[in-house]
Amino acid sequence: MPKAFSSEVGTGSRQENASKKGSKLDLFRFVPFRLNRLAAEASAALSGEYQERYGLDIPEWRVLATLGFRSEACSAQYVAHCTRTHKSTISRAVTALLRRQLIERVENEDDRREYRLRMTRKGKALYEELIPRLLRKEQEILSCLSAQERKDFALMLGKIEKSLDLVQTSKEASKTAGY
Amino acid sequence: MPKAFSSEVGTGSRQENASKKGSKLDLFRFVPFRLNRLAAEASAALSGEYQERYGLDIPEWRVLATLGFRSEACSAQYVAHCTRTHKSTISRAVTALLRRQLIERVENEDDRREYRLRMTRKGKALYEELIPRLLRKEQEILSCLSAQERKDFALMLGKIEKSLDLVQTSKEASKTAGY
DNA sequence: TTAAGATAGTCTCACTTGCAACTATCTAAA
DNA sequence: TTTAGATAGTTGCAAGTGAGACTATCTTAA
Repeated sequence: MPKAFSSEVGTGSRQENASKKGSKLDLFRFVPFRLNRLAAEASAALSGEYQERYGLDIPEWRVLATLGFRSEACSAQYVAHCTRTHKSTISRAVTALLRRQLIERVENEDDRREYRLRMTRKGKALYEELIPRLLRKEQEILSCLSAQERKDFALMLGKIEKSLDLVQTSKEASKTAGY
Repeated sequence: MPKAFSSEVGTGSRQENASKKGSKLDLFRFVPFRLNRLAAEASAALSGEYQERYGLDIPEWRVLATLGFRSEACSAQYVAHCTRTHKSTISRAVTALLRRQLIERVENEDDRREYRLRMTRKGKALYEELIPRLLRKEQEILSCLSAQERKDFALMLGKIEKSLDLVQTSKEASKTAGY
């Protein structure tokens, strides 16, 4: 048995850790770090569903999620905007999904640079099968919170998203830079 | 001016989007997706400080944060555990920090497989300069929440972390698998 | 002692992804 | 028109990272 790591880190309050030279930073209380870890862990928890079970990676799953939620077909660019994923990543995901015949694309008569994407019957079937599993997983992850807490949590996420300028607005197209 | 993307996505309630065939999933209401986006956005907001200003990447910053918070020197393995970062990633970060003379390492007499890492004077100076900037950024990000909300938010993050088995405990060493 | 298994740290390989260049197309202004 | 600039989508390239092999060392039990 190896010696256990002490649980010292993360137990002191930030105030206690102020020294003459300056304040210290406890990673375990630092929200950006916690968000990173949490996101990674949540992704890992979900990947069992879409990755192992259906052979989808995250970008592919995001494309399906966007197409599945919308009623009409939409462009790759739109998917990239919605999911905040780089267009080259979306392009590769689209190629993979086309190859597996989970989605199809039709030329846009109005603008021949872009294609309209939509799920095939096969893609829809996979989507219908996958969604409930993912929603269940999400509920599992949130099962530690009461109904009220979940509501509050979602509300606060929304506020932070807004403050980070993440909210989807109709003005979205004007701030494309950096996606 | 390009036509703006509609803001349709993310505005409907999940109930409204249930069809005969099954429920849909709104990415904008799906917590794992939101956490991913939020984490990416928060990281980007911080990277201006440690990346552009001090030439540190995330793993390097995590090593410094761990060493800076602890009073005694500690091993690379310990840093990997604390930060939930793969040991090979930490190894590379340590190499880079050694080269820049921001940290130094001394042999551990008790166990010559591992090294004790600690910040140099130069590393401490950088740390002392960087920390307040990062804490300020964190506060900026959270500025949209009231004091009570921040407290609640931290509490809920803690609950979810716990439910995802992320909490740092003295038993930590026994569940190394998967890092 | 000796041997088997565990652990710390490094390194190679493969994979993912962002960046930026590129083609084709559209838009707007001269 | 014509031309300059913007945009959709694809692709090559480079950087970052996890998996796992590998070396050196430690531990434990025969």
